[in-house]
Amino acid sequence: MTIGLAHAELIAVLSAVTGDEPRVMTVRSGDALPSGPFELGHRSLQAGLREWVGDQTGHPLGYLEQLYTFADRDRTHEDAEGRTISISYLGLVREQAAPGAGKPGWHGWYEYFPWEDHRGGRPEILAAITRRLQDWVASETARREHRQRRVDFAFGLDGAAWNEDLGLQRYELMYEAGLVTEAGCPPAKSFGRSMFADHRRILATGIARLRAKIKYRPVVFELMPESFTLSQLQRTVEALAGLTLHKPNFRRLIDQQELIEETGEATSETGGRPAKLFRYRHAVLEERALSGSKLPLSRN
Amino acid sequence: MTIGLAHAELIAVLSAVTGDEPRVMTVRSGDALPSGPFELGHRSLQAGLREWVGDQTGHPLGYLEQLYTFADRDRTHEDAEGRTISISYLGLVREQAAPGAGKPGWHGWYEYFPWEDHRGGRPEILAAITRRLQDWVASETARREHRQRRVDFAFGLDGAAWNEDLGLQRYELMYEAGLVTEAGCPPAKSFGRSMFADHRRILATGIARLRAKIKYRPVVFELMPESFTLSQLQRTVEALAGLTLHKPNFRRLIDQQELIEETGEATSETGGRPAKLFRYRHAVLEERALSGSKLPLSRN
DNA sequence: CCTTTTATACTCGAAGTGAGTATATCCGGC
DNA sequence: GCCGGATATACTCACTTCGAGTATAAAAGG
Repeated sequence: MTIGLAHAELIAVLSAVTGDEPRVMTVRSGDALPSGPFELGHRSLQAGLREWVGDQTGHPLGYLEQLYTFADRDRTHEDAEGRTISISYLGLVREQAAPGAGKPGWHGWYEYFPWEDHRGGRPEILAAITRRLQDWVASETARREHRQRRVDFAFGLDGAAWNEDLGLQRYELMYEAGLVTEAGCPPAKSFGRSMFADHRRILATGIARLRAKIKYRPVVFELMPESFTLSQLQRTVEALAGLTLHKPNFRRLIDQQELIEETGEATSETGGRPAKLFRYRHAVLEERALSGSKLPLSRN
Repeated sequence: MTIGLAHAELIAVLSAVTGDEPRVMTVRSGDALPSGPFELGHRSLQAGLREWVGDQTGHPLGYLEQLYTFADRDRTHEDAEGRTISISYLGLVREQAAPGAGKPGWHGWYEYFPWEDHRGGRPEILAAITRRLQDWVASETARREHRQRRVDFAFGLDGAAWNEDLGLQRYELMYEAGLVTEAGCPPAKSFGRSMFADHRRILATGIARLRAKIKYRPVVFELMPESFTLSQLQRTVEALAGLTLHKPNFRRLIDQQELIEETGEATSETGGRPAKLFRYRHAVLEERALSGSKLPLSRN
């Protein structure tokens, strides 16, 4: 049994939320995600990336999770024999340690995906996108219905509701339909800021994963400072999901999960009535997972 | 920027359900998962694996999804410079095309994880396992409480309910506690059949992923024959989850999802009243994902 | 024909969820 | 000092979902 030889590379989607805006760490003025070789000295992939991020950015990395491994033919390294295998990771950085809005290297998610931010209602750009997608659907003869269903489902058309988790499917549809420059579309007719190679697709993968994850695991707290108000927490979740949430219900949800506790202090920096400060209950909850069982169990 | 050189290998967790028993495709008489080199000629990882599985097993592969990429130091290939990167995949094979219970290569999941099958109630082996885990908890002084919480949570002790999704956590705890031969435990004091290198851990990853997935995506149907009865469907889900389900509620769940339709025929092979046969509604549902939104949305 | 076995259908109460409304406490201006 | 704006916090209600139990239907076999 022979083993294929390949180049191994790590790519990181590092996110933080500052000023109610979700941001991603980039290089080349926002054109690429940070990446580097997988050094042989590392104990594991995870450890390798953690070390490397620490060196490169100076930010301590909280949560870290593997995203996906890509090895498509078009990823072949130019001057080398063999191909490149890219292993991508999602990492979360605390707001405290993260740089401010203006700092270099960090760019807002929605610069690359303006159609994903629904906090101010359905973005206007979606009208133009769905019009172009309809043309693309109409241009197909054989499997037109299938295309139509995919578009309707992903973009919340024809009765379907907008689902914030489907960011990757939306990007992939737009790629297929030739609406992004990465797919060869001229910049004037494309949507959102593009990135080097398939980095924008990897970013979409990271965003989709994080949006799905905040619903069943308490990862938001990896993005929060030590103490925070409930409104701050809600606005952070809203920034990530690209949606506005119902305030009373959000608070009910948070407190029935018993994920946080009052610090005893309050802040009046918010304008109106002072808000109580809370902290995440690290100790108790390291192993917590919402049961979320959708199977009809029987207890015998 | 240099790129690290590495050996690339694909490892597959191929599962089927035959005779109400979940099975995995193995090599070396059940001691290892099938694996092979990542050939340079393939278009992508996915395509590479699909082709390779077809050649090796003769079974057409339905569903295929990437599981995880491993590259720990202990995975280094003996005779080679550099290390091995193992990219693992989860694949589902239809019962029809799958071999019967006796055929070589296929082994039951619960041979490797006897504590994971709760269809006949809590397995007796769990008593011995938790006893040994309690010793392990007690042997720690500093972070004992943390260990205790991890064990209680993963194994459904001290008020916590058994959660079938936590199979990987359970295996990892048992590994840490030295209860499996892969961790150096003598066979007489270990639990479950072991596998080569970290293959059993990869199998646990696949099982956990599949158990979680059946709750929010209709992947079970990838394991069913063209037409099936509701009881058959339920027993397949039960086999995967390692749990018994409440029949009336299972049927209600299935039919409110509108995932299946009657074929018009019935079968009386089941003993009692003849059961209606159903088929999966492929066409309509290729893009379906249960919304499962746990965020308190507001609709403005 | 009656019992056993499996399939299918209906009901009920508890819990969860979406949505709206009411009260509390600060700030700043008059 | 009082009042309106702004934000925080608390409560209520209807509707849906979900776990659990019960009842009826249709076959096979003695």
